[in-house]
Amino acid sequence: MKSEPSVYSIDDLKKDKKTCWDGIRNYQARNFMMRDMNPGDLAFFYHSNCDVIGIYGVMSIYSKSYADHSAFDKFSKHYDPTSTKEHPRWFMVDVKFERKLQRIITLGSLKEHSQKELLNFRLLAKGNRLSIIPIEEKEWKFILSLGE
DNA sequence: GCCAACGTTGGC
DNA sequence: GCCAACGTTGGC
Repeated sequence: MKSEPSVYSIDDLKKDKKTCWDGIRNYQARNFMMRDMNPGDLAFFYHSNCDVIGIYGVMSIYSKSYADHSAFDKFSKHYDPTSTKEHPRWFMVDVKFERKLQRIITLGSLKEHSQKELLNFRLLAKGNRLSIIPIEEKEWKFILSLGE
């Protein structure tokens, strides 16, 4: 799960302990949260659009998806008048801080394995812009081994 | 700041 | 349903 650290960083999550992953306005990313995420699942926290791009830590999902209330808020950057409380368009999950990785796994170091262990990892696919990406268990374990 | 890649919108 | 125009993402 990606976030721009200038907006919300791994250290923000560490401080908050928990947060709701609001503001997702892409159907594929939303569908991953709605269909595939369950309490107890783990996720990597990825910093995008910053000096050192990469995976910084691990968090866990601790709620099923539910309506993203920032879509109802006229003063929110993520306000969407087409999403109503009766028929919400956008959803989010709650996440909990687990830990920071001992070493940041930079995008560059992930790319070093794009021809082998991470051949099908969607983060590395050409043109990928999805802010929430599914990951295979094998990929997860391999990436963790790079960071700890 | 640039720009490739992508998603969405809306006219037809 | 098609597709041009536009807006956004995100690495560099």
